[in-house]
Formats: sequence, structure tokens, C-alpha cells
Amino acid sequence: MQEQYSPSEIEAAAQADWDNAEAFKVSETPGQDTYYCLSMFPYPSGKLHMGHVRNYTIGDVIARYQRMQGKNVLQPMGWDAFGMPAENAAMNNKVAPAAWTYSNIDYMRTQLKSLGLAIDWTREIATCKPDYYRWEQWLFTRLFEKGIIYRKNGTVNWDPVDQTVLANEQVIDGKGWRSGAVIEKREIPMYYFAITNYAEELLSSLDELTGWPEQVKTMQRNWIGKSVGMEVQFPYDTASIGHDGTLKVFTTRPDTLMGATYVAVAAEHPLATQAAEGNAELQAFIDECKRGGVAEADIATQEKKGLPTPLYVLHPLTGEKLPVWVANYVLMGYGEGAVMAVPAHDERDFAFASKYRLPIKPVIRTSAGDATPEPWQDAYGEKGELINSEEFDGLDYDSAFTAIGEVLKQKGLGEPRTQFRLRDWGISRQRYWGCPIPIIHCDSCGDVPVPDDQLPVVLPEDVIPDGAGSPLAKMPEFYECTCPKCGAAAKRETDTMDTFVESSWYYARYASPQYDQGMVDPAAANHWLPVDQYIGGIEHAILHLLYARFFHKLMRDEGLVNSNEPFKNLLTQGMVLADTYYRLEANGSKTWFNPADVDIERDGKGKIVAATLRSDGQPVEIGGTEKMSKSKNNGVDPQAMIDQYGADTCRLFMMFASPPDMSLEWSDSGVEGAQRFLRRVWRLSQQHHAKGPAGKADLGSLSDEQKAVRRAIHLAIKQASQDIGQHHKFNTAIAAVMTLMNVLEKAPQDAEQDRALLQEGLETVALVLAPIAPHISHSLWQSLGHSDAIIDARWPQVDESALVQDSLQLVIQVNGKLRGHIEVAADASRELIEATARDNENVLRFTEGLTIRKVIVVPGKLVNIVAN
RNA sequence: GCCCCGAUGGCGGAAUUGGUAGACGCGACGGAUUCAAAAUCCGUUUCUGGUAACAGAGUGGGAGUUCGAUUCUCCCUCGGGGCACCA
Repeated sequence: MQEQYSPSEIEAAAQADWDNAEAFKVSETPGQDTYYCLSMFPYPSGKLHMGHVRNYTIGDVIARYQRMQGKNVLQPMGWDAFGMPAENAAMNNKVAPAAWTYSNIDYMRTQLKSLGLAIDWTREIATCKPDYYRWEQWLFTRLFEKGIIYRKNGTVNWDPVDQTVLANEQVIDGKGWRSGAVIEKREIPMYYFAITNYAEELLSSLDELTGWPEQVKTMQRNWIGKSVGMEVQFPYDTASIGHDGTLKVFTTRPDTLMGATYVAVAAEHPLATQAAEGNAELQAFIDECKRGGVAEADIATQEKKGLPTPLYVLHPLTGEKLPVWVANYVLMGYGEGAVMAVPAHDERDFAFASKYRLPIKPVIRTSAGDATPEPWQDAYGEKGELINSEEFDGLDYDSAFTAIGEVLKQKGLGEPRTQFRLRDWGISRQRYWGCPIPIIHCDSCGDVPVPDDQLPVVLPEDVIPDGAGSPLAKMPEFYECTCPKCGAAAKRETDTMDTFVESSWYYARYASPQYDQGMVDPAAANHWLPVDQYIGGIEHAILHLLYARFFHKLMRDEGLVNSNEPFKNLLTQGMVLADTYYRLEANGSKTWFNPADVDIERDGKGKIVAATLRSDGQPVEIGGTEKMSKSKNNGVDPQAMIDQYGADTCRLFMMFASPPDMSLEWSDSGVEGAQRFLRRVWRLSQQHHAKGPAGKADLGSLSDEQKAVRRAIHLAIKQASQDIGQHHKFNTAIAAVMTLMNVLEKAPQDAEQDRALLQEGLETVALVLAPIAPHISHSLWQSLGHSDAIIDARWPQVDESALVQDSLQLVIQVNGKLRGHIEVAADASRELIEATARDNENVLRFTEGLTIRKVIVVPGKLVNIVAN
């Protein structure tokens, strides 16, 4: 064993041992419990960032811990390889997206390997390879034939200068990021997954996901947004509209129907189009509504605006004429593209009605009274007894819902309906670097799915996009084809799929990554699935996780998997943050400096008071702690850290700095602290090793001091087992090992019994650290005299007899305030404890002149004396 | 705007069914070792008052429940994530 801790040598040696033994290659072993541990695969953006390192370390700790529990652990890795950044890089560097992506993958794979992850690399996949996306296309054609995929128009961001569709991210303040042109909403035909067909199941099966954070399930429930309400039809006023018909709306508050004073329609609604004919002002407003992007956050925060039309509809109950308004907050793609407005009981309608002086009619008695005076109060939105509603007066919400529903039904003007907020998933992208949609457009046969024997539709890999429109649409050699049905000349679809499609099923492909007879080998898929533990960023709480759940159900209904949900347990990791530093430039902009280039000044208490740029010694502003990003220039390069300190130190620091589901603040001195700890472990082991092999302790003859050492060992095992195995709180597990090390370093080391205890203690340290810092543990295990590898060792067991104590310290409180401690025998009676507490000097002092009313004894914890 | 989450010493964090607030680490301060430095080791470290013993205050702010609240309830402030074409 070397004297000095040398991470680079130790890590290279451990990784070589694992490679030679193919230690992490797994197959379907009958009779052994499986454990499928999956971290969200990375987008190959160029190089690893700290978020990746954190994600994959968390996954690796769990995978290695489960292996030590005797499980057959699958931990795979792959690449979410399609996406927009490759196209942007291509435009900037004139390199084809494929070449850029593959070279990034090669570099990042090397980086991942240097972290020492227990990954089965033989299962690696990349979603941009035809043998992967071929099966996505295959499933697409099945679903198209089943009607689960269909075509309809959808609204996109249109850049009129670049003549291209933009992602929401590429629309900044309503303008195109490259052209600067004002963006318009445009309707184009797209393919959709009918995810709403599965809305009810996606909602109800959340209850089965007991291993998911409540927070994520709540977000998904709200996103799916089931609401029970009423579809209500307002008959057209033929005098103003000119023909018969009804305006359909959906409301969750049919009890307030008598309070409806106007209706509002979206700019794209047929009634709006009709009203705009010959009305320049209205047409201008409709055009204005079409400007700007489609992102909901922008639409929801814009000023609510509207314009009246000369059109009227009739109230379905009273026949009263209600004006039709065009409003920018009503969206065509949501519900019916029209809403009934009840200003007295809806905050948005109230604001709109106040602005445009529309009537406000209270119809519910709320806790704020019978009227709706300004300003709006939440109480006006309450449910309550109906007023001003003629025959419905006095009814509560439920009976009003039923009564009004019956009247509407008799008139043929409405019925109860359940509506979801969730919308069908539009997957068409007018981009190049994605999976081609396997459809052929034939003039006589319509949309024809590509037959199985013509799959995959291969994406040409040598294309460099120019940012104007879809490259595939400019390549006749790609789109010219013949109809598979009738043989006539036809045109291949040139849109590609949303990259969320690839990431919705990759977890299943890892079970049989090279299988060429189908999307998955059902036997292998059912052997490994569902994933036991899924780990990834909280930012995926809704979209990715919902789409993957949806896909799992689609695959189940195709007979490919036999489970209902893909991920049994979910761990959502927090972000990685770092300090920011900047200087304000003359033009008001900020120049950001990397923390690695900045020196810190502290005051007498160690508080950071100033910072200077190392290169010029001049001060910089302290900008606070933020998510590591290019824009704030506060990223810390994982590679530099691994090169300087080694993978074990980086892994240890990241796991120690905060629990996995919280954000993590990068700290250089924290990294040094982690390194210092590993050096201490190394040094103590080295000293122990130098004295030759140790024997086994004779547990019957331990001194009190030795018992205390052994108790510390087993307390650490107990703590770490709970923290890692049950709570995924690696920070406190590491704290437990540190506490144990503090004890072991101070314990005597020369007597035979002491040496035996130190051996047990160091083995415990190595075993508990094995999932977290696997390389040093690998080496320590060898030096402790073991011939098998620590990755195949079993997790240590707590010896409960080592934890037993003869006496306990109890806390004494007077009126809930800490006033002292007493030492009592572990088996002392309640009476004895109470009497000892009453005799306590401090208790006598603080209860002097008071009457003791009550004594509360919490066994093993405290005594509280209540006096006044 | 809507949905979800968070806030504890100088800093990261701990407190596992409501029961000792500050485990563990970082930083800072003092000391040892050293020609000196690095490294290492020992000690102190929530705040206020006090030489000290000790006392009081204290978990973003305000109220409440309780013998007892970081933990439960209500209201508020600030920060973060998501909002369907970033991944």
C-alpha cells in the first residue's frame, strides 16, 4: 500500500480491474433479484457539465449500493442525440449535425468513464441511429393505423423573414432570435398523439406511484387538469349574425350561468372572422392578436384586451341578448375557442368587464356578501347559495349544477361534460435533425404509413441546415417516392418528430438494445421493467415524465410490455449552483467573471465582503449564487476538477454538499475538504496496514472504551444504511462515516483488541464509502486483506448488541425550556425518572414559588415540568 | 398570469411519528510542528450581555394550535422550477 493517497493511480487501477472483469455487464440471470437503476440520458451538447456529474453520481451510488444488497443491477447509458443545438452548431461551424453529435458523444463517453460509473456500456444507445429510431417509426405507423396518431392543424411561431418555424426558446420578446422580425402565429398541419385518450388513466395511475415525490404527482395532476363542468350552447341571435347556430362554451361554474353578461371568442373564431368583414378596426385587432409567440407564459401575462362585435348570442335560459366580444385571452386551441363571462364570480372576467364597462351581475351569496364591489376579492369566486337567479335561487352549487343541467338538456342547449386541461401532443417539427415521420402523401390514397419492410426512413447525415425552412423539404432525393399502396408518384413527409418522442421509450430499449426483430424483446423488457429507480432533474417533472408514462401505456397496449408504469421510484435532483461575479459596463450591461478567476476577501468573522479579479487586482461585484450557466459564466468544469482532485473527491463532495433533491452550491474549499477526508482515511489505513494483519476481536472481553468504539462503528452502519437505502440522503450517510473516522483516529491502535476493532472500523468505512467513492474503496479493501473485489462484497450489517447502552442522558425542561440533563439507567422506571428530575438543582431553582401542574415524561428523551 | 417547491449560524447543511436547534463539513480565530512555508495536528466558533458561572434572544415575516413548533394550520414576503417547439 502506497504511503500517499494518489487518486490518479488508484482510479486508473480500479477502472482497469473493472474493465478486465467486465464487472458491470449484466444479463438476465434467472433466480436473482433484478434492480434497474436509470439516470436520465444526456443530450450530447459537447462536454459534461456539473449537472450531469451530479445526476450520474447519484445513480451510481444507488446502483452500487443495490449490488451490495445482492441484486443483479442494470445501469445503462445512452445519448438523447437529436435536437436543435446540433443544428445551431452546424450553422455556426459549417459542420453537419451528425458529425458534431458523434464527436461530442465520443468525448463525453470518455468523460463519463473517468467518473468510474458502474455502467454496462455494451448496452449503449444513441437515438439518432437508424437501428434505434427505426422502431419509433414502426410504432408510429401502428399508432397511425389505430387512430392514436392523427393529423390536424396546430399553431406555431412563424418568422416571416427567415420563412421558418421557431421554437418558443427562439422567440425573444415576440421577435425572432436571428432575424429580429416580429413573430406571427401560423396554422400548419401537424401530426398529433391522442394523449387525451389516456388522460383518465394517466391521472388515476399516479396513485399507484408510491415511490414518486408527492410534488411531482401534484404537478402532473394539475397539468392533466380534470374538471367536471357543463358544455353550454348560446343560440345565435339571427338578427345580428344572419344565420342559425349556437356558440359552444365549456364552464366549470354552470351555477353562475344566470350571471353571464357577455361571451368572448378567440381571434381565430369563425364569429370573429365574420364580424371583421368590412370592419377595419376589428380586423386590425385580430391581426394584433396573431402577432407574438405561442408560449402560454407570454399570452397569460399580456394585457387583457378585447373589442366588441355587432354580433349577439342569446342566453340559453333567459333568452337575453348577450354581446359577443373578441378577446386576446381566449385561445382557439383551448376548449371551444369561446368562453361565457361571469364578471361577478371570475377574476379575469371581472377585470375585463370593469375595463370595458360591461355589466356585472352577482348570482352567488359569498362570504363577502351579495354584491361584487371593487376591488375584486377571492371570496367572490366562492361557491355558495344562488341569488338573482329566478327559479334557481336558494340552491347550492351541487343542486344548481343538476337543476341548470336538466333545463339545458331539455332545451338541447347543454349537458355535463368532463374536460381535461391536457391537450393532444403535437409532434411535427419543421426541422432536419430529428427522426423522420414515416408517412407518404399520395394524391389518391392520402396519408399512407411507410410499410414495415421499407423502414427505417433513413435521415441523410451529411446535411448542413441554413436556418431558413426545413432542409429535407428542399431535398427531392429525400422526399420523392412512390405510394406504397397504388405505386403512383408521391411525396414523403419532410417533418421530423419532437425529440421528446425518442426519450419517451429509451428506458425500454436498454433491455434489448441490439434486438432487430422489434422495438423491444418482450422477454428482456419484462425481465427488467419497470425501472426500479429513475433519477433526473426536476425540470422534467411534467413533460418528459408524462410522455414516457404515456408511451409505456402505448407499448403495453401493443403487447410489448406487461407493466402499467415505466418508473417505480423517482428521484428528482436539484440544480448545481455557483457564485457569480460581474462588473457593470458603461453601457449598463454586465460582464461576468468565472469564480475560478476571482479572489475573495473576508472580514474577521469569515464573512465574504469583497472580491477582486485575479488578472488585474481590481474589484468585482458579488452577484449571488445562481444556476451554473454560460450566460453567468459561473460554470465549473468537471474535467478540471477530476484532473485535479480525482473522481472520488468530486463524487464525495457532490454527495456530501446537500441531499440529492435539493440544489447544490459548488464550493472549491468544500472539494478540498472532501479530498482532506479521503487522505485521512488513506493515512489511517496505511498506518494500520503497516502493522501487519489484524485478528478478530473477542467481543466478550471489551473494555468500556472499546465498547464505545464498537458502538460508533455500528451506529455509523445503522445511520448510513437508513440514509442510503431508505432516504437517499447521502450527505448524512457521509457525515456518519466522518463521525466514525473521528472516533477511529482517536482510538488506541496497538493492543490486539484495538487493532481488531480498527480493522472492523476501517472495513466499515470502506464498505459504506464503496458506492460513493468506489476507487479508493476498491484499493482499501485490498489492503485490508480481502482477495475478492469490494463491488462484490455485501453491505455491512448492524450488530444491535453493539448499540446497547447501560444508561441514558435525559433532557430536563421547565415549561418547555431546557434546564439541565440527568443520567438514568436505561431501564429506569417512570417514577424514578420523574423523582430524579424533580430533585434536579435547576428544576428546583426555576420552579421556586411555582406550583408544578404536570410532569411529561417522554421515554428515552426528556422530562418536561409544567409549572406556574 | 397559472401550477409546484424552497427559506435554519459567516457559508453548505443536520434535527428519521411535535420533544436538547445548529450533527458533519467549509470558513474564521488561537495554538503546536517548521529556519520558513506547504501539509498535518490540537482547541474555540449562533447572536447579545457578562472575566466567568450564567441569563436572554433565535430556524424569512406575522398570527394560531400545543406542556413543548425548524416540524402542524392560516396569511404574507422573497428565491427557484415548469407552462406544451430548450433538453
